[in-house]
Amino acid sequence: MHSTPASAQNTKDAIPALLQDHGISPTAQRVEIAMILLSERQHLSADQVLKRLDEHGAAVSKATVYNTLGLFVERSLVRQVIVDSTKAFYDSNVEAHHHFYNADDGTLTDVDAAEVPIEQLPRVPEGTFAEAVDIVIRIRNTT
Amino acid sequence: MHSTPASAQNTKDAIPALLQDHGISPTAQRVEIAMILLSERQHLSADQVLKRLDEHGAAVSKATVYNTLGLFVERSLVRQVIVDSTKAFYDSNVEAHHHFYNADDGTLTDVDAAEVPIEQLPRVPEGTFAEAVDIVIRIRNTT
DNA sequence: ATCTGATGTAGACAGAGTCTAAATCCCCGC
DNA sequence: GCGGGGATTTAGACTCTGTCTACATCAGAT
Repeated sequence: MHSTPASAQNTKDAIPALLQDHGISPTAQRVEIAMILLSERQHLSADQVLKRLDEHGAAVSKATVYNTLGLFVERSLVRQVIVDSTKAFYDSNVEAHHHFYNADDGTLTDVDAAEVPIEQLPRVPEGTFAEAVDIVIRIRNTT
Repeated sequence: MHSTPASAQNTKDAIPALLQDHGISPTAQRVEIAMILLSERQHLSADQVLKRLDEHGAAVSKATVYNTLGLFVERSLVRQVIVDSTKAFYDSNVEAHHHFYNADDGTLTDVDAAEVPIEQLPRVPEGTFAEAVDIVIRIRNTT
């Protein structure tokens, strides 16, 4: 079993071990990116990760950020969330959960899976299997 | 109440009336786009709509296609489906339903809402209301 | 010290969608 | 029928996200 990402100790030096746990060589750039993304439960776009790296004085190239985020998703270290048709978000919480998406301000908020009990799932088409079930509750401000 | 889109008669000359029903002036371009999209239950990207217009000899500019699709969504004539982080799909079926998204070939398939019974929805955050619940079951080919 | 595969980089590139400024259309009063 | 004006359409420039390519760099094995 893997260590749990987005836990309290991730900001420290547990990151390299966490990466190795997921079969990822902990290079300097990858550790930087993981530190930023996994420091807390959050939803960041590639662009935001890039910006924060710059702010932290740890400049990493755009290509590396995209490659690394893709690698993290592939190795289940973070989860990709699709709510906007123009860019992807990366979620530091990989446990089963869903999202509120505020269409007015673009904000993403987690919804515990237990809060959306689903009795059953439909049969998938022939020759396919279900990989994930994504539920997005689109909300708007009443004001 | 509005007329039901994507019904059998939409290919004919019921389109202008349908548009007006939704508060949309039925210009030539809008009718063309509606004809293509509402001729059957389908999921098309803006790009695909543009391509089909060209094929039908009814060239409409890119800006108009985007504006029109946006207008159709706003007036509930079609529904926007977000499953791909790089482009939006427009669904001629506006009734409550969900989707299978085949991550291998990018195909979208409808899932009747009754096939995914949800017991309850979580409380939305203060000052917001739920506008829609989108469920996407991500599938892959077993082969 | 050297070789080699993995990793990182800059910058060119591609595709989706938006914006702007100018044409065109259509309806209305006259 | 004619002129005005708001709505609509248009071409093309532009922005933004993400990918690709070709080269540089790094780290471990020998």
